Amino acid sequence: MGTSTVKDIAEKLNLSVATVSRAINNKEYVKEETRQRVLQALKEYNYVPNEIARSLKLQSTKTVAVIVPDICEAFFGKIIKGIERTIAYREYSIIVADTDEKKENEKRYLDMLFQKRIDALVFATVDLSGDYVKNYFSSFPIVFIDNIPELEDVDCVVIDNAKASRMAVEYLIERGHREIAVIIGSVKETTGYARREGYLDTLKQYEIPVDPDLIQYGNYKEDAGYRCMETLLKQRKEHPFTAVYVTCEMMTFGAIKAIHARGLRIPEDISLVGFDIQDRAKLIFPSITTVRQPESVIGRKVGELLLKRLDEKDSGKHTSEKILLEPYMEEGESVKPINGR
Amino acid sequence: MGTSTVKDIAEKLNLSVATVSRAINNKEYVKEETRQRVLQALKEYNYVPNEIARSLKLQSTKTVAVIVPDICEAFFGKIIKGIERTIAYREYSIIVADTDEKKENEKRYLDMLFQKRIDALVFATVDLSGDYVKNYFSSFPIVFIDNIPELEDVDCVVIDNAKASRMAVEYLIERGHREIAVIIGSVKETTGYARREGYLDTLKQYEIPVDPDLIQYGNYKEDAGYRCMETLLKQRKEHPFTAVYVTCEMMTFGAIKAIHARGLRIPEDISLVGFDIQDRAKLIFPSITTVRQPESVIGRKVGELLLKRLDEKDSGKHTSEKILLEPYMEEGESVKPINGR
DNA sequence: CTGAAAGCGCTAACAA
DNA sequence: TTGTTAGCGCTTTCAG
Repeated sequence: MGTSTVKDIAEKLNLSVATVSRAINNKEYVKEETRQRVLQALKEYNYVPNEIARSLKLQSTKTVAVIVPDICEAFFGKIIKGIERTIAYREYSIIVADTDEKKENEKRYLDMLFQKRIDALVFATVDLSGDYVKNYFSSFPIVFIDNIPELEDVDCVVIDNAKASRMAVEYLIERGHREIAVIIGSVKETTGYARREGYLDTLKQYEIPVDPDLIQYGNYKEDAGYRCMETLLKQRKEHPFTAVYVTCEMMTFGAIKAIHARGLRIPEDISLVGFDIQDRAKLIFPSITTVRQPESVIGRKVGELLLKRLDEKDSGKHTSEKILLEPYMEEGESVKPINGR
Repeated sequence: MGTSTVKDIAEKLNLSVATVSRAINNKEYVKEETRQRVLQALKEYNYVPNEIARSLKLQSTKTVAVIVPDICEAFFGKIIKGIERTIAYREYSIIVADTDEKKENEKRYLDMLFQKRIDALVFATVDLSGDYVKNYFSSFPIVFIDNIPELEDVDCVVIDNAKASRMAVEYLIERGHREIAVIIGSVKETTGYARREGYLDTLKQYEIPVDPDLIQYGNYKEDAGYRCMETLLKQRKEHPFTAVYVTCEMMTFGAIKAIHARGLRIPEDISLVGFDIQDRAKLIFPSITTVRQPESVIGRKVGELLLKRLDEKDSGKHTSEKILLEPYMEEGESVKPINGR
């Protein structure tokens, strides 16, 4: 399927390229008859616009990039789908980059994408300093998801992480739990910090004293979840707890394994609330009660914000937007109610 | 971070754009001293090449597209990562498109990507006729994965699906099973057809008679797996079986649910071998014995083939390559050995 | 070794 | 309403 150019068409029709271009782009000032002749010829000579040439001229590539730490996580997959669905009608397409959770790769991609002159970026960064990305703030609009770097005035779409913790902890408290352990990611990341705040606030609200030893910190990986849980289990005599709330997916898995490794059962011996657990097949046993994020909504909101920024393009400054979405609980069988005490 | 152009640099240095361009691209015929001055200036004036302009001139965008039915399936995610890793050093980047398993979307993307003048395509199609995609055969190299359309001379990287079935069935036979049911996707797709052949061949080899009623066909979705399993279970009196082999991921999940719904247990009542089951967290109980595909190897092979085709670019015709990779078994606890009969 | 100039395919003043 | 022309930023003959 070779293709022809505007010039080819113009020659065949004895028109100028300008007229053909106008006809193609449905611009004004083209006689209806001429337009029809052009449209006809486009088909006949198998014309497909060269988006590259157009990009060069218009200084816009109609391309949005999405950088994520791991494309295999369904969480990001769903968000990407949501974005795609939202911006597709405007003819934007998406370049996906997978950083493997590495800062070096973030840099590499940022440079590469700028060279490709993307129109906008959606960024789930692992570099909370934002040191490198801020070089690009003036180059194209950027919307952050998942983690927000410690920078002023950034656009982002995230869930209310404090609220997520509040929901999880209240869920447990309502079922009679008062000694609640928690496993948290780095408080240097927003996802870690806010989730801890929510936990602490809720305990305070219910006048439950905080035992610092019941708060364990990991690095979001499964191993860390395992180790944190082990620590909790070892010190359980001195620092008893009836339930544990794990604030991210992989650490939840690790924690569960650690519990099983000790020969303990969920929820009989320990109740557990997880985070971001997606059990498509409902095959995990026992099924996990978990905090969930509305991925498709996140995707849609990101898409909408993107389009807004794209339209504002150099039409002056704007204030940054922080869009907070609601997390929700998905109930499984991993929490056992405690009757009184 | 505004950027400057070749022209800007040339002016600052009182050179011609040609010389600057040569220096940038490490071409010959540039005095070493001049080159150094240019390189210096690039930094100073924050020059970043405009890949769009270069693409237009060079008629190559350094971009490879990957079209998959569902980006959320880890299977595709891993392949994409593998491709990415393999072609990144050559400065290619990847555009990912998610068709939601819909032919219309395949068309839409194919058109869009051609407009963007991608250099090559990796395609996991759901349209086995290949009717539409073949229009693009002359436009850019295409490597098929997962499913192969019924067309002559296509490049593809897939596992040996017949062998996959052979491994699964032999695994069962070696453990004493002789009455083995099977749930298969559409035989109009290569993944369905070849997997059935492997099943049939293996039975023949072991001189086990084939009971056609033990072969059920679905459409790759979870529902279908459920229904197929129900059918098998209903007719179990007349068509007994001790094990079932399900030939794709989602249908495996469906089948398991159907078994549980009947109050039967795996593997006590029925042994099961699945396909493509990825249980990252090892939380599925019982763990499933499954056929697996080496996703990263697939990705790497695809990447290598891609580079090869890209290098051949209009250096004449080539023959198509069909790269067959080895599947492997991942052992779980879903198969119970039967002792004699 | 360097520069002038053409041109990749397209859009958009400006002129006619 | 249509055509002429410049130019987006770059690479690459071809002359010097």
